[in-house]
Amino acid sequence: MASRALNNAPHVSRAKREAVERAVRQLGYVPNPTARALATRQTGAAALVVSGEDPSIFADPFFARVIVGASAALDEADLHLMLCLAASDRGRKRVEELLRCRGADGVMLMALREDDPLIRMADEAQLPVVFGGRPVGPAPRWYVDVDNVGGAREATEHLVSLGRRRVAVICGRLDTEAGRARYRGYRDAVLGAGLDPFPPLQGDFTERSGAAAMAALLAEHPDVDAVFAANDNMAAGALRTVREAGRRVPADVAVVGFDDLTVAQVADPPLTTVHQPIEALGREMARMLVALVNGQDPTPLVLPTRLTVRASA
Amino acid sequence: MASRALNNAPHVSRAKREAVERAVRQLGYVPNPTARALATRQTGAAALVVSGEDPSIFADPFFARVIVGASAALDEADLHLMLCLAASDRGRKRVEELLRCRGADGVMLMALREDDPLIRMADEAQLPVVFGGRPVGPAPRWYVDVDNVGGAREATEHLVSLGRRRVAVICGRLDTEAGRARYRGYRDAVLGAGLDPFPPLQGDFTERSGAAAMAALLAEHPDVDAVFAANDNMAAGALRTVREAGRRVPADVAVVGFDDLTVAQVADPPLTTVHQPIEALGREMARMLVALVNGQDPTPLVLPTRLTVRASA
DNA sequence: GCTTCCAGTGGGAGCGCTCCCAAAGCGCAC
DNA sequence: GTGCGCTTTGGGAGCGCTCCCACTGGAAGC
Repeated sequence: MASRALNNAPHVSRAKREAVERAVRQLGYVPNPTARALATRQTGAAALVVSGEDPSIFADPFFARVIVGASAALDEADLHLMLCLAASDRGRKRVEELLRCRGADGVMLMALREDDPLIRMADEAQLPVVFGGRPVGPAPRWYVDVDNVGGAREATEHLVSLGRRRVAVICGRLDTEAGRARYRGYRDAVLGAGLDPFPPLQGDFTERSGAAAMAALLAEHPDVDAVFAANDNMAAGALRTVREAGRRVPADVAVVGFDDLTVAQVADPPLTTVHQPIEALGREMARMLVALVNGQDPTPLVLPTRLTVRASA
Repeated sequence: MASRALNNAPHVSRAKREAVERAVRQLGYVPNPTARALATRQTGAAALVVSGEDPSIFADPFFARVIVGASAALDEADLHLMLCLAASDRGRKRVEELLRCRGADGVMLMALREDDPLIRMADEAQLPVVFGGRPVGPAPRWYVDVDNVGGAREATEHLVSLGRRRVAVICGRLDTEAGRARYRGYRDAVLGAGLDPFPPLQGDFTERSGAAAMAALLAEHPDVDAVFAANDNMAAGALRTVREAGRRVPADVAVVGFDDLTVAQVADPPLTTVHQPIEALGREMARMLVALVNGQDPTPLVLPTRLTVRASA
């Protein structure tokens, strides 16, 4: 019957297939995706959930680029992208509902906070879940992450190789795995060079917090000659503080960031930073999810980072 | 029957309602949204389509903030957000499909290029369509926009009020309505002050194009003492060029931008710019769409802009 | 000639809801 | 007691697909 012709199933004669095609054109027939979804028990959509307590973290261009990558990969698998901002209570409720009633064929989870209830819910949900960036705690079954430890180590080693001896760190939030991993990488490199690591001075990944942390650093350790900031925003803030304090970058204080967002290129001086493949992160998350939806069992993926040297260090 | 109890319909006795609720809890019953969608002919989702030939324009934090606003408003109406990046051919095909087969209850359209085929498709589609920002050409039936003309006028008048007499402009893409409207606003203000408007020197809304345009400007009109750039990215580029040319901002050249994104705050010097309510734009688009889905007939909306004075002018 | 096989076809059942309709129950006025 | 109008209840058609099953007829094998 018609259904077979439309889905190019076998056991359909050429004549019949053409007849159906003609009829489709004449009548302007379009299949109803909802009916198909009901019959096949597949919604044809994947959800990208961005957690975090503050909706404005989503304004970080990071997520937009993840989406670009994920969207392209989902397009290839003919899946729609549902975007869920789980910042508000309302938003979280709706994500919970989505997981319970299988409102999507699979879910990508990002920016989870520590002990995020979504982790448990995802665990109980009877549908594929891919994590973007490992959450704090035990590693989930399926995730895509970037090599935060390696990137931070490389960044710090670069500072050391420049002859710097008082290499400080401005950490990101330590209730995120990325924040912790980047501190570990820094620590590894400093210890490896026989230097003393600084204690984890914590920012919250914003420009402002980077500026504040840098001010504290300069006050407590006037002899600091290098800083690894756990992301570009904080590095930009640090740059500003150093400049305002009348010191030069990189002559007096060398600064390295992490992310390689636009801000790194337009900063003054342009920021040496750890490049991470953000679109690829989104793309690989989506591909992993598609594989799961298709019944395969992919393995977790850690994408490489790469130091990009510019003027700040 | 059960359906009535679950949807709090009338004509259900208290006893029955409680019995149903108990059964639901015991069995862990969750209604199937797909089946509901098929029966009600409502998908429970709204699509946000971002057109434009380059997927990377989506990386502009502008869209992320629109999404934050739209997502919040859709949450309130219990609609899911489907995000469609219509940059690739594949993406455009899928949006077309979405429109034709009513894969969503309504669609929000943004970043349309001139003569974008989506405009016609949206017209023919039998479902509510709200435009975010007017497209070039005749105004659509339903849209939300910001007051680009008024904002540009105010920005330019500010430069004039500072005593500047050679007020140049760096336009955005003139194949977008925002680009054109902002040039009109500039032109109105300059003419109103009895000065000569500069011809529309065109950039493409990127930092790099702003820098290049500023270089051309300085070469051709060394006496320029003020610039209105049609967005912050280009203004930041202009800032860089002015600095590199050894001139001071704002002493020698005053610069005003448009958008009030993060880049305006972290620029050196911080950018005087036209603030536009981006989250509100998203929110109002979503609300307008919800109204349409509910059978109401809302009127187009133009949101006000506001000049935010910082150090650059 | 007959059976055996299989590509091709038509007919429904079923997906899990909503919504309408008819029947039942019940109070009230006559 | 009967008739009327109301709330409450159960039953089932229908949403538009997919997928299975039973059937047909022609080619191949004996």
